Amino acid sequence: MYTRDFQTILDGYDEEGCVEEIGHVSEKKRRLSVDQVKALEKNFEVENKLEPERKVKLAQELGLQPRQVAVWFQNRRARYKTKQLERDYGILKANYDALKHKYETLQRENESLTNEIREMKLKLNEDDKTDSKISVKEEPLVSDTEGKSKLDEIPINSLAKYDEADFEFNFESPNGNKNEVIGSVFCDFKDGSSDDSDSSAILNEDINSPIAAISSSVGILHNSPHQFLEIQNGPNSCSSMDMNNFQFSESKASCASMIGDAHKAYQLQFVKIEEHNFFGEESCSTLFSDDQAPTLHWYCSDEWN
DNA sequence: TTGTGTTTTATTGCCTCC
DNA sequence: GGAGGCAATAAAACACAA
Repeated sequence: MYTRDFQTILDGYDEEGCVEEIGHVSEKKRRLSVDQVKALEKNFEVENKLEPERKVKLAQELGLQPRQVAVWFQNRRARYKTKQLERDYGILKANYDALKHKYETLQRENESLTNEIREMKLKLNEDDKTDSKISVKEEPLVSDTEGKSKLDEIPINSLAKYDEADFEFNFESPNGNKNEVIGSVFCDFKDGSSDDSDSSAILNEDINSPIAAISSSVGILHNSPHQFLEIQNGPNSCSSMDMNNFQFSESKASCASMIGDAHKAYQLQFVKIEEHNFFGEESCSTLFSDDQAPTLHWYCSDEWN
């Protein structure tokens, strides 16, 4: 590298005024003219790197030293890089801001739903306390000794599905998606032969026969001290009764009282029970009546009545 | 006019490639 | 080892408000 003075002498600045005469070096740093800059910009757009031949040619055309052209390209590349970084940063920041906004929206939504669940649980606990005052002699359906709410006690893996007997009932979500499991029943039943000390059972774990399954469901429907399930009467209740297949797919029993008002839309659907003719000609609406005791007394323990 | 911030031109030192 | 690129920096030129 040359010193500035020596470089200036070597460059031999022209009419732009850097070297006014040999031996008298101007200390002034001259800016390039507008036309020179325009020409350089044009060349830079074509190719931002400068081959030696092009450098010399351009320098001759613009009346500059090759070194000046090289320096200009060098600085121009640096400016371009800075601008490019700023653009990239702007894009990334915009993306980040959009994602952040979305995240915050979801977080607020999440908090709102969490609060809603908390309120519903509180309400459910209050309802339970009221119920327990009214029905004095009834056993607790779910162990509530630790003060947990019913929702806490409902095990996810107790989906009311009884595969072996082709018996299943599901909670159908409001959007009608039958594959979406939104809840399950923790069953309290007594089949008359079971040990009284262990009166609760999870349907898909503890029931060994379709008959037990049915009796279990009836037990839930009629004997739940917590009104764990409430089956509707009326036209929607067991509107389709094929006793040979026990096809309950059209009957939808409301679980309104189970998990509070917000869950009223969740409905219990008896999908199918095949190959078992348990009920003869008996009406399903009678079976699931709130007012009447179950007529399937031959499946029910005395405590159910 | 002057102080200050920005832009442009140029230098320096280091690195890579051939 | 020389040429050329790049990052960092110096310094002149420029813009502009007070």
